[in-house]
Amino acid sequence: MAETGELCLTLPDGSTRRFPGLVTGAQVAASIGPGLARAALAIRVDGSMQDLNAPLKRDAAIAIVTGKDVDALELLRHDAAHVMAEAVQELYPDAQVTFGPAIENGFYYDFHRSTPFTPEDLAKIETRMREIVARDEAITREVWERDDAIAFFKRKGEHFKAEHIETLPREAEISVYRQGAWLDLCVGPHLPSTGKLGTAFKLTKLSGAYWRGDSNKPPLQRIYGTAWASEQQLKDYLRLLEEAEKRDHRRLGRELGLFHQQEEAAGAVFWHPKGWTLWRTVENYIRGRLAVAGYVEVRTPQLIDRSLWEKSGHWEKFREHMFTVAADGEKVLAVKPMNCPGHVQIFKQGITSYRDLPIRMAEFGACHRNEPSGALHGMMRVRAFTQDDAHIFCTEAQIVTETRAFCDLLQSVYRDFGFTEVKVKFSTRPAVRAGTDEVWDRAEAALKTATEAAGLTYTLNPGEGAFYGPKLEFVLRDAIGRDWQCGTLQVDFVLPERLDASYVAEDGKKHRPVMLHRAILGSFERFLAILIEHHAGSLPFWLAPVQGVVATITNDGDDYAREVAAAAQAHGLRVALDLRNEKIGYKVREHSLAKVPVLLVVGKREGETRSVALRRLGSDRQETVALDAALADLSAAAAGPARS
RNA sequence: GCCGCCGUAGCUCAGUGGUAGAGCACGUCAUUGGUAAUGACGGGGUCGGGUGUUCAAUCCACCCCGGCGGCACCA
Repeated sequence: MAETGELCLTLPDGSTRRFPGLVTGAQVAASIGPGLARAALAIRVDGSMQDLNAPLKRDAAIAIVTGKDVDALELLRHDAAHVMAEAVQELYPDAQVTFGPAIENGFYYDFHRSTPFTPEDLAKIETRMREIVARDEAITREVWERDDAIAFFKRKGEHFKAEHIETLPREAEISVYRQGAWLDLCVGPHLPSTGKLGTAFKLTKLSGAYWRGDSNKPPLQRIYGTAWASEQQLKDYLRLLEEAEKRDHRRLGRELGLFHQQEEAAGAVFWHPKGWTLWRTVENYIRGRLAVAGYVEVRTPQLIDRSLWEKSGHWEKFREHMFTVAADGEKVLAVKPMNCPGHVQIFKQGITSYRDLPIRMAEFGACHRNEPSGALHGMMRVRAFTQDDAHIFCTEAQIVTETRAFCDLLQSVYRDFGFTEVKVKFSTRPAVRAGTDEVWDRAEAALKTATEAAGLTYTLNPGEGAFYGPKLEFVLRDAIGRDWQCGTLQVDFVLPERLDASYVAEDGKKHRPVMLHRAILGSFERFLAILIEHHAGSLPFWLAPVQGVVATITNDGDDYAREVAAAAQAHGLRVALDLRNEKIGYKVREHSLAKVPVLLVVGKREGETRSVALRRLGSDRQETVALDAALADLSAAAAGPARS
């Protein structure tokens, strides 16, 4: 600010405006136009959001934030959390406030209260929220003395808030936002008044949480809501939720006869013939890709003695997730939760030369992990699963080329399954870990170099690495915009050391190989679930368990239909025959609902001309084609995605 | 594991302190119909499991199992 007290603000279009002395964002908006003043929710000052009624103190680049601004949503949602907390405390004075942030698509607020909230309470709270919005209470910010604030919240019985202030750094500014008779400790920023929240919000669910996210601390009750800038956005979001429900793999798995789960085998999957066909198609596809990429495939035992898990470090770090079996009196066998120690045993047989490296050892390894009961979720989170696992034994110098090759393979595989958006996360050393800091330094540096060499952009995920090494995680985005973590690549200097794996180098001496743990799909169960949801059950032709159904119009066509089906099967197509005494409309409906990609309808006309009437899923067009041409066409499509 | 909700026919769901019902699915029969439901008839349930309260429990209470939504966890 100039000595004169004049303030110079730069607007988004590059123009500048001068104000004599202090102004607020609201005044700036008003000076630009009354429409903007009404729409204004906050002001961005040199990039950071501020309250509209906070005074501007220095020259800056500013932008008035309105409902059209994507960042406004965060503000809106945070306000929704406050309005909800106000509503809750008006209705239930015994509820203590804790935290209530904006989150993706909405907000939540955690309360401490001995009586649980019920779904009926949600409706009441939402109604009260709408009243608070209608009251249009001005939202004002106050700065308090730390000790006064602590005393105030203690006096009010808000012990969580008081505790929170006590844990803030001494120099932190204690700001309080007041709206009507209600107030909350908060850093802000906030909307100028509760009326600006609008009406496009909805309370969605009730759940448990813990104070400070720690399961040893007091349990809290969390109320979730969603909030948007317009009714249309809210409607679109609710429609998306409906769409997600329709795509739910548990529902589609049942409707399409792919698999089922039952309580006697919680966390495991019973694969039905159609589902298992899908599995085998995916497995064989991966097997083919790995063979071309220079992998060898192995198979290691399900049950391995405790002593090996002790050596590998799993017994110490992973014990609680392992299923064990007592055997031969003293012995304890563990059902493998991972394949890596087994692969090291294969690597260790005989003597390996540096000339043999890299060795890329793959296994469709069936693993069991005793996941906490609350974590289980359809096929997304199970206790029995199969990984498309492989371990690359290589030298430190080979990490970069191997990582690059893997990243290329992975992206090509995802494309083949119809996923085009892939994000990468780089996870570094966790608090609980094996190996020295020096080893971790080297592992993280090597992975970083390799990732950059592969041309990947990534986000950092500090402290989230595996206990034996840093990792890359590959996150793919599905057809309705949800992210799923599938692939991984982990650099491991620790396990070869622990399990004493070595190779003979050029210098004739023994050296430790590096292990790269890697998976593309992650677990078959989870990946197939994602695939089913991504395609909403309508799997691409090459993956569909039943690719076509030959359906007759009348029984006169039975012989020819059998001939067509046999010919299709001879072409390697997965084709079923529907000779039932039903009307063609009924058959079309049924197979369409079963999401069969192609119906081959045969009646009198087709029999006479050796043709089939093709009807493809999602279209009511019919196309009569010569049988030979149809089969040639379909078997080409069945070969799967083309790659150069 | 924690919090809340839920568990009735294969599926989706209704229902009541006096041992249960619909639609779809399934079976039988009739029908041989050219692209999203032909009709009639019929079979089917230890109301998740256990204990208790009660003359009587699918219904009420408690415990257990499982599921759903989150939390924590995802090595």
